[in-house]
Amino acid sequence: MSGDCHHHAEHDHQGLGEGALGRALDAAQAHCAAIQERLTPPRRRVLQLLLAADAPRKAYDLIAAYGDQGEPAKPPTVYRALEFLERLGFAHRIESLNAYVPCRIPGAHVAAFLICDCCGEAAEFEPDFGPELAAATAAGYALRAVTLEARGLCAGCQGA
Amino acid sequence: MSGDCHHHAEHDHQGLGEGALGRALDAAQAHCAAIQERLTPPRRRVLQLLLAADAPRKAYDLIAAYGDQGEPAKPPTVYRALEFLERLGFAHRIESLNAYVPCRIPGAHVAAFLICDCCGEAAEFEPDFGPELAAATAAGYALRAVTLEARGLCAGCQGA
DNA sequence: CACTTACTGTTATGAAATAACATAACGGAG
DNA sequence: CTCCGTTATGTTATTTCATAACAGTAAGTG
Repeated sequence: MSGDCHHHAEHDHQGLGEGALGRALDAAQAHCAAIQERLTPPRRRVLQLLLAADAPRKAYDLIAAYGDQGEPAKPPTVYRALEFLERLGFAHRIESLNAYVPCRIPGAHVAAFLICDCCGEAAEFEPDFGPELAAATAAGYALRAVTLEARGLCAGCQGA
Repeated sequence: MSGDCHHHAEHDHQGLGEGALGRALDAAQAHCAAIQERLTPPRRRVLQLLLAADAPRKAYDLIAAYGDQGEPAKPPTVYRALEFLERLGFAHRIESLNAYVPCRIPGAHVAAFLICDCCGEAAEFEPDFGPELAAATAAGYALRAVTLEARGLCAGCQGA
């Protein structure tokens, strides 16, 4: 699946630094409070780990990175937090990678990704589902969720 | 993930019967011969299992169903066959289900699915990726593969 | 406070996929 | 036809991904 060049998400650094990270977490906490949901410590911790990353993170990476002194979390702790974060739209699961990213387009109602097979970056974009919606409607389907993941090489990895 | 009604892919029976199945397998074999690929016994067997099914099949279902007298296959046998079938376009993996279907639109170059969360049917359709392609190009991406999976309720399951 | 509901901690297990290496079948070059 | 590289298979074991089940804790409500 992965490409042959050895970049690792350098040309994009989506991962938030100290300050921005704290502000993002606080904003998430405020948003939760506003809608009567709780951004509890494990949930906040997992969101923090996602926001700090430059690329999609595997569940077991999060599990390993969870503790402050290197002690891992138990799998359900992280999976439950991820489920919550997805439900609230703070995170997305990338099916073709078995990995998770924080939501980078808070307003969007559907998420889609451009995934670089070389450096691992996953750029979220808001898709135009006009044609697909039409196809679904024609087939009599009532849609609930859509997964769109496009794989290839990002601009930075094409020359390599 | 699955819905609450208890249909199980009845209103569609995509699974091929005896005759059609044999013809489809022979056609696949002929196609392979024409392009210098080999539809060997394990590959043919897995394709047969996929073609006979009414819904996406999990790899371990195929493993269990593989033998004639109920003896299972070893996992690599089936995974390797699936890899081959995907490579040649005879089968598709549905990421959001961890499951596989035979290709129902032989000509198409990309596959997309409408998946019913109730009855489990996965209807393949040929998507119009105009907008997404534009987005990818704008971002400088060179695309290699696209996954599109739309989930909801099929016409037959909506009243239920 | 008593009660309900949501969340967390923990143990264990289940499901999905692949690594690694040995053996066998095919297909061309000589 | 026979040697040999390539492709495919068989087999064992392991790794990776995800959830079931249940006990305990914290928060919100009457």
